[in-house]
Amino acid sequence: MATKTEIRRQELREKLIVIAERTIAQNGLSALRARDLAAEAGCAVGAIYNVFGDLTDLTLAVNARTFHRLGADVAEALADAPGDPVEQLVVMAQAYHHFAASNHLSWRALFDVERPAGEAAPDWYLAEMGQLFTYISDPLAVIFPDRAADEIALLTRALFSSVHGIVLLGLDEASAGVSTDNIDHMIALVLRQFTASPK
Amino acid sequence: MATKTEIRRQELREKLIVIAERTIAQNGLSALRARDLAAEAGCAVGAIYNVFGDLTDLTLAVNARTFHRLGADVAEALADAPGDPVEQLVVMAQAYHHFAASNHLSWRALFDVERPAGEAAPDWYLAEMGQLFTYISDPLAVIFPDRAADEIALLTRALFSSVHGIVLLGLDEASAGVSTDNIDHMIALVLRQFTASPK
DNA sequence: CCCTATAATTGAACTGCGTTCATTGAAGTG
DNA sequence: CACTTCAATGAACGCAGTTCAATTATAGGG
Repeated sequence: MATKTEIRRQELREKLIVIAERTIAQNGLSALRARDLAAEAGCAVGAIYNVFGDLTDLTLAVNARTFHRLGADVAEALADAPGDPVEQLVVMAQAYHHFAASNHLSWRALFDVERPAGEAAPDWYLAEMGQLFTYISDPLAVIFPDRAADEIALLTRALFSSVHGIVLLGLDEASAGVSTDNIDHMIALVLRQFTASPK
Repeated sequence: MATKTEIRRQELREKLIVIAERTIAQNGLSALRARDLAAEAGCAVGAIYNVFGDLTDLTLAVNARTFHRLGADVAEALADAPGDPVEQLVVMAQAYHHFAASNHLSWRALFDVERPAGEAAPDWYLAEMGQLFTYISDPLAVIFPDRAADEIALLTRALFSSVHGIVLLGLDEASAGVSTDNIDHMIALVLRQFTASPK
């Protein structure tokens, strides 16, 4: 069997992911170039294509790791959070914000990667997203005990999207003028106000 | 005085914007190619660069029009809306959603255009954005009469960002499974809940 | 009206990119 | 060791945006 080859490929694969991860984190997705990658990894450009279908596949591998780190950060924040479900939501949302701020270019790459139109998202993406959604829907179910599961699901998506929008536009320097503190304020404002008067 | 030349340039400029607008609307920003543009406009590729600095400049010209149409749609919805400020917010947000859904690729181009890092957004962008923000802050000031102007400004930005996030992720087919109706529901849910218990 | 200086237009050529594939070289087998 | 098979290589390809030397048009003065 091809053990020798398999091992070499696995090592190259890992090395490429690490290099790409660093490149994206430091200079953004647009700085990812096949020739630079090959030069730094000490391999031929063609070797990249023995291990990944194309550069988008490599980017997706990096994104899987980024998304996993993001999920871990949110989970850790939740673990350290008080028992109050509203506070749990605020703490998690701010953890999301802080991850995005501290890993801006890597976080952007999650959404900027070229996705073939009409193709489903990869499994790991859906799984990781589902985990995040669970973190949100659990406190929500406590806050709104009378709502049906499908309503909770809609609330969950709405709140996640809202926080994502606040972070996205807040970190976008083009529209400028939003400080980190203000972003945290906006998040807390929306979540507290949203969960204020359960009916 | 270069009248003949000026007129010709102005006509070419207009023609290129119209072609680019249609190309982006039909096939997305990534389908915008200098050679295709020149072929369709009946000019040399170099002529594009006599009239626009580069393709990004042309895209920005298209985006200015898209943003203006968006603003007009929201304004029209507001004009037809009832007097209740909460309903005004809902109607405007849903108008934003419907514009994004009906002009998906043009709307995406507003955010997907390559922006040189650390450079301020163009004036027309800030002006149009300011107008949208005014549409939101006016009803908010009625709903929360006791809040200071800077608090209203933060609320305005928070609500705009939230609605934007809901529309952005809702229209993104990769994360799939959100119908137009559900997006409208989420928008109404967030806005109504947010404005439910002024304290 | 023509001639010339100046300016605008042109499109072939340049650059930089992702990707491919004929060639070269290594690995495994009898 | 010979031979077959499969992997690695990097020069070459295709396709973009952009440039600039050569060409063509414009405008003003004789």
